[in-house]
Amino acid sequence: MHSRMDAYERITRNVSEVVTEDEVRALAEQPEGKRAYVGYEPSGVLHIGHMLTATKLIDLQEAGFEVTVLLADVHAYLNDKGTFEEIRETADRMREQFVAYGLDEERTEFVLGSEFQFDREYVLDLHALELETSMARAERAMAEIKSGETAKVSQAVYPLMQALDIVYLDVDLAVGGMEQRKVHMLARDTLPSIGEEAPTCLHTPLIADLSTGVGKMSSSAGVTISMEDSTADIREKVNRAYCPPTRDPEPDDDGNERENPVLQIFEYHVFPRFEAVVVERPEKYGGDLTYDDYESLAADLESGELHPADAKGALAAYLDELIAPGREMIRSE
RNA sequence: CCGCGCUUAGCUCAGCCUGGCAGAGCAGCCGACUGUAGAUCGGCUUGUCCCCCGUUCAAAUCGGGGAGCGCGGACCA
Repeated sequence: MHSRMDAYERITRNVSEVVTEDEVRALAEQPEGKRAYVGYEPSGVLHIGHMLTATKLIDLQEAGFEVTVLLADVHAYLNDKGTFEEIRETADRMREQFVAYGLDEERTEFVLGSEFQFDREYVLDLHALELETSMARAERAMAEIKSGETAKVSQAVYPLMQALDIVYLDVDLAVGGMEQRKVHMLARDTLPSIGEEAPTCLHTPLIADLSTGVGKMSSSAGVTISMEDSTADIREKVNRAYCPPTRDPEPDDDGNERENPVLQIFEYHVFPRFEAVVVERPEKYGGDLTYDDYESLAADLESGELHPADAKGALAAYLDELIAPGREMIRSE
């Protein structure tokens, strides 16, 4: 496959931020056996946001990393996502869906937060971090993550636990979407004050809202693409997506920056998982097209050689293929 | 513990003073135009007016009780 890709390149492709580059280069020297992790609040169905960081984990596994997926039941509880019972029920299903998506079961360790986050030592370290952190800082770190509009005390504890998780899971690299960056920066600032190392972090981009291209895609049902979508659902959602024939759309009338979500999904979801992309196209528009990499597809969309409608057809087909194993698992339950 | 404010469509809110068919903007949906979407036109939908009791021919609106959320104050032994 991509076996000739150099480790650093593999580790950092498609990320929007590396903290710090030197630290990641050091890890890339000897990637075999290095440990990386992502934490997820358990939710019943894997959606395209989860899949984006999962794709990065697959990259890391191919580079030789051991991967830990934290099913963050305690975090979900602290973030007001339900009772422990409800949250734990979904954690198991989520684990299966990650494997169905393509995480190597042999090289992936799934850990439930509650397995270690109540240990006496952990809790004492947590209190030490609380002592080092202002409410304002914790609140800022949670701005992009918290549910509800009023910050709860539990939500101030939340990012500090994320910092400690990095220590207790003994990972070399913390991975997350860009919405996690303030939490990770908080971890880098405060962990040294309790005698721990500042963690190295990798942040993936966020896919823009499918229908407008503005901001980040909501994960609520019907708005995102998830493993419970049927082939027809995916076709319809992709077809309704905002997709001007350019990779760099103009800001909207309110001045908000816009992305092209169709291209983003090709870049971050499809090309990392497929050798080549075939765009099926009726003869009257010129017949099928084949792309080996994202750049050539984006360039063709930009030039007009590839029409958005044809791009969408191909996107829906490849996304469907990525989702199909997880979907079948969900349906057979 | 005390005081103040808020609660009406998916969202932001108007309406309440002075009772009389529950509204606007946005979102959403449907068509037209584009070989996608968006933009632009044209059309359409949306309700436990937080809950209970009372007054009234008639209550989102008035009176009483309660809940949730927010804000402020007090206490500083």
